[in-house]
Amino acid sequence: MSNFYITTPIYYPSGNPHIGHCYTTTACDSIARYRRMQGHNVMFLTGTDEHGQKIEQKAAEAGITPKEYVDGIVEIFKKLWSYMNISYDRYIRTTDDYHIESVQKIFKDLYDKGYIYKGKYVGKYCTPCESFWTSSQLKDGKCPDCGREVIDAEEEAYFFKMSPFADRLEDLLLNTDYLQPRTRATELVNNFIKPGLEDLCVSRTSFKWGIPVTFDPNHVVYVWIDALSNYITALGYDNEKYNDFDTFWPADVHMVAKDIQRFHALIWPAMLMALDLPLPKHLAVHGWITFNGDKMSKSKGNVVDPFILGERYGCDAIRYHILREMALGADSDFSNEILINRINSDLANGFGNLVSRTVAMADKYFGGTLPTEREAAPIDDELKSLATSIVGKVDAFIDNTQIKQALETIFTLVDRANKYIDETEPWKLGKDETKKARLASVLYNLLDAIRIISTLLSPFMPTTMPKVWEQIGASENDVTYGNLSKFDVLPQNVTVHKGEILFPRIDADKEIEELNAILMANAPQTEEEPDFTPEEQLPQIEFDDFGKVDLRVAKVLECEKVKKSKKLLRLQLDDGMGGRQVVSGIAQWYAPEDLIGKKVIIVANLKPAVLCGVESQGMICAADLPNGDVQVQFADDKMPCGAKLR
RNA sequence: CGCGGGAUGGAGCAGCUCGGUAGCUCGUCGGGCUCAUAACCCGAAGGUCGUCGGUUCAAAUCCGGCUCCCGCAACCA
Repeated sequence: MSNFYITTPIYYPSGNPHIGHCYTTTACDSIARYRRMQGHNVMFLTGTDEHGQKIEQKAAEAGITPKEYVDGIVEIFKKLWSYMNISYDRYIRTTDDYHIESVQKIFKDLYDKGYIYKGKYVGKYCTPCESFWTSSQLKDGKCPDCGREVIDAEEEAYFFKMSPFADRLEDLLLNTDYLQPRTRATELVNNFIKPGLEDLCVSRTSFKWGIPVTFDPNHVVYVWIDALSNYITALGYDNEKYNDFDTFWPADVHMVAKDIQRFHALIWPAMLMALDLPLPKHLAVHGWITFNGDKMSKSKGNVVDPFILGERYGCDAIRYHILREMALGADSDFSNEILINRINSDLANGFGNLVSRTVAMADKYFGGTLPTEREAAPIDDELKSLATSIVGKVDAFIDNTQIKQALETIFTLVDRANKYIDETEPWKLGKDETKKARLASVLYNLLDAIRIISTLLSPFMPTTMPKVWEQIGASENDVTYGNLSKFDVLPQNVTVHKGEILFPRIDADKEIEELNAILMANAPQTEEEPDFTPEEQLPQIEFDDFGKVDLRVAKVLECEKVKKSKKLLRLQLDDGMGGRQVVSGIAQWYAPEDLIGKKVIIVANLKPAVLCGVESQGMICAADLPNGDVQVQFADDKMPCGAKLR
């Protein structure tokens, strides 16, 4: 029996879990269950990453301690995992004592080895944002977050040396199968390794909610070393709580979404290299679940609530849908239509109906228990050979973390079995007393095929498959991995039990309407940000200071997107003073034709800057909306171009 | 010329490494069947495989130019 270690990322509990968290966790759960079924000794780890400034702030807003805050959210995560029938073996919280102890040792160890050194975060500090920026991060010398002035400042900080590992990292990404899929390997190498890896800031003094650095208590360990090392501390690395490190490390699969690929592809291996530990075997990267083509975000109100969906269709239907829809690497679109179509066509019409009609016939023609007389026919062989050969194909897909393909493969047997019913026409056999033996053979073959299908599906839909086994009269000993390559496993005189409908067919139109209504109703609640706190007022200024700002009315004459930029629009303005060109980062919110002909307020005497190679002579006044959107302040059309505001 | 991926019947995808009848799922239409969750089975329509050019007896598949999309990086004055 070999060991198998699989992990999800540890999630950041700054808000409630959503369908995206569900995907990674469900995918890992399915693989973990499949491996267990195969007989592996499995360790499946998930958890939460509970430190950091954002948690500290959220807790402060709620008037509770950070620990109290994360305790509450962690409870919701765990409730969801129990609801989704997630079989994790261990749940790590970065606030657990043993993890804290290990991280402190790891930090010290890296320091002693010379990979961590104390340095200065030289940089620019934006007081309102309480953030440090490197000069390369600044936008034209100002804070990239808020655009305000920054001051020279230095913060003491510890750094982790990345550069010693550049060559090994490049090799890992380009010449091994560490990254799955490999498509973004060159991208990572070109963007981060080739320009030279920057040392990583691994401590902070600007907030307190973190693991203290033992030998320098002003510092707390910043996210990287704290969060990433969970994969080994949870096994007992550098702590006494567990003792599984030698058994399970290196990990077989770390599964992550593409937004944190970078950290798992570069920083984590570098840390392990520095610690002189073996590297994980695979990093499986999947895309995002988009909603009707849009990235999910709370402000858009399109966050899919797994609890609501699970309640309506059952957690296995949700599990099946996200696993079946998502290909490794690519994004997959989620919409109510796609979900319902999938449930109806695959689960209700395909598999559920197959079970239902088979069991119903056994019940109708034989009172539930098959007689043992048999009469085989050549047509049976095709079904049997497909049924017994399918496990090999599924194994291969699971080895490569290709869950979607694995499910597709299993469903080829569902289709074949449905076709077999048409070919053998058991309802005709049932009317002919001399064909009972043949009928028994047909139904038995169907039941045994369903036995194979349901066993193969059980890692993916662990809640429903036991119900299937009950219906087809399969015992625990029948539905083993070893029996997947055999036929004639169920007892010849098997007894079926008609049961509830496994996956009820959904009335698509009606359901979509209701779901949309729920989504609407939830939107205001989900939008946790209506408690819009306006930005803090800036320090008072003198009238003279205000007088330095030259605000003018200007009319947009031309407008076009700046090539190769996502956010920038280039506007040609009539400012009443000969015209000028301004670049503005509003392309996400305004199409060029929305602006042409409109009058806007500009800051006319702002020092010109070059953005994406285009010169901008001023800026357009716009308001930041609570949901992160931006709205341009249009001026009354009657105002003449060039008019000065004061 | 920052880096990478992609463009295939109405939708979503496979095929492209190793050139040779363009395949799958859903949808549409027609037929069959009636055991079953108005489910199942069969058949049909529908594609000049983004565009232009090249190599070849032969290109979705190889080579080059172009257009458009999507990621990453950058960028929100």
